[in-house]
Amino acid sequence: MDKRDLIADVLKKIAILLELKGENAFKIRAYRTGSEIVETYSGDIIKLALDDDLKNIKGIGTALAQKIHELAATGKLEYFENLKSEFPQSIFNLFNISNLGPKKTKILYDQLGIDSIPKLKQFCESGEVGEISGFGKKSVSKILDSISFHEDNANTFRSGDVAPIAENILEFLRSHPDTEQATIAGSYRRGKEILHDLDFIVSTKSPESIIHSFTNMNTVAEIISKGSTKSSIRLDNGLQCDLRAVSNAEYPFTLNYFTGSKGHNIQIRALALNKGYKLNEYGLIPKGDTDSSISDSIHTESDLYEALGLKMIHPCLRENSGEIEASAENKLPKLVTLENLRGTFHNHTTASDGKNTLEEMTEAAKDLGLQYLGISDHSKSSVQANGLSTERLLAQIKEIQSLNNSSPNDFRIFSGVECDILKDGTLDYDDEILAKLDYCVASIHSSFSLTEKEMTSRVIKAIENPNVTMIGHLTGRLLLSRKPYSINVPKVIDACASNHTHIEINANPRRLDMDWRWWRQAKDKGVKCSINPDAHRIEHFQFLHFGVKIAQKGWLEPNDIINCLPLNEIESTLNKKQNL
DNA sequence: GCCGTTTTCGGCCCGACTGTTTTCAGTCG
Repeated sequence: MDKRDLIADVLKKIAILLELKGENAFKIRAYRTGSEIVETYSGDIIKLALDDDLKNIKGIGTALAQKIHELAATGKLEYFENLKSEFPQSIFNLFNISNLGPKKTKILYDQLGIDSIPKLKQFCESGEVGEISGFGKKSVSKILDSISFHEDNANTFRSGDVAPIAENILEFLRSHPDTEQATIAGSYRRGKEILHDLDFIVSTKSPESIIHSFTNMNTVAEIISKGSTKSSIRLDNGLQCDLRAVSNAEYPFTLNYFTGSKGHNIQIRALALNKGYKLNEYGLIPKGDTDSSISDSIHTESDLYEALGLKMIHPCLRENSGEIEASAENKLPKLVTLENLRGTFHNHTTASDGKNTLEEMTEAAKDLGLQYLGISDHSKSSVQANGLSTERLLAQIKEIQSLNNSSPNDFRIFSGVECDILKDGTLDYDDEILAKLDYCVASIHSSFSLTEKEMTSRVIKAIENPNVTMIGHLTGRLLLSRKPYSINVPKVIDACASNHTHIEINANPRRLDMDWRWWRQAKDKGVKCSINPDAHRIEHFQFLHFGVKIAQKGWLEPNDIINCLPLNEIESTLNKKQNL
């Protein structure tokens, strides 16, 4: 953890402990805000802290400036150490359990001494929690559900969270003088949204030297195993990392074997057997002839697939879901790439809860080489997100018009909104207001607990509105922290197909929603996709990278994705529904 | 805690939902 992360983490933990103590809510918010500022400040905040020059940053006052300075200078904070000593360390984990906030956590801690998830589970099951005033049967059952969800996801990581760590280690391995080739295999390479570990493959003439360096990285918390060509470590964040060091000749086979998935590997090995070969992670060997090998003619994965009579299969497709058959018949999709994207929808500005202004977002989109940018701030019911009143929305439309008028013709801002779908399926603005917009992303931000039937018809009602262009984050899931709400996805897909309504891939790595497992079905029905970063600041445009991976896992091609359309074609697509 | 200022302290986002309780507190977004 670097210094900036450490400071942000300490401030966040102070907020949690102050909540437990029942401190003033605004004081708590000040620490949370402070933590976010440290995390995201675009400048050398450590230097500012050391120079005692933080006071000009809005949100950092005298007290926080002093504490951040102490942390930057010494790596510690006396105030936090004192606060921390009042509670057991394990209590932070209780804040990962949904339906349990600071007040209830404090009651459980005070009355039953519950300070960890195992204790919480024990006291829920014994019935003691249910006897406390304010806790009833349903509360206990909800807490147990949350614990069980939390347990099921132990030792799992969101790919988006792991990506910077993974790329750092890869860079470290690639810069090693004995490394010839290096890459990350496993589920990370397949573009999975949730990971259990990272698999690194290196080709080298000196495997011991690579493994020595790998196991001595400064982020290693534990060496699980260490041999001459293979090692496993656990990082200080709990993530397990495996390394295989092989020769250049073995590299494509090792890479292929450790990219998996298991089902994919089983299938292609069977295919190899049928052709008279044995395939393992070291080579492709003619059966019954251990001395000879055809491996010499195979230098890449593409060569390997070709030797088996297949076209190269993109790693994202290797889930044993028809990709081998499609490859054999030369019917693999020509997958979308990041370079195919021409614009993006579902982006926020400071008008609602974004951190960058309309102008800053526009410049950032231009810098990325995009041809258009859709702005969709929150609607009025999302009070917590500073949703736009009708008047503010109309004013934003004018502001965008004037920016467009002053901008060259090869870039365009589209006026949209992320409109709340209310509990009864109606939308948050009247139709005549929505009709003034270029497009509308309709999303759910409230009433998550409806039955599947209610939720499905609620969303379908929105889909049937002629002003709704696309549905945002369809299931509302937050990976590893909140389950999707009950909704019949196939019915929604059908409704989108018959109402010419698109579905987004929300590319925020915490969401990645709609899930890649549904996209082939959507594609078959003719439903188009929009890959959206749900950007709340300019850096979030990078989320598009994760969205593209999900689209690839869903077998999507540029033709399936509306924001691959060039500027001169996108507008008619956005208007298509109203003109039907 | 921070901010803005009528410079010494009041305002700081707030409504929906849920479960529990019987009028409301806690959680969530």
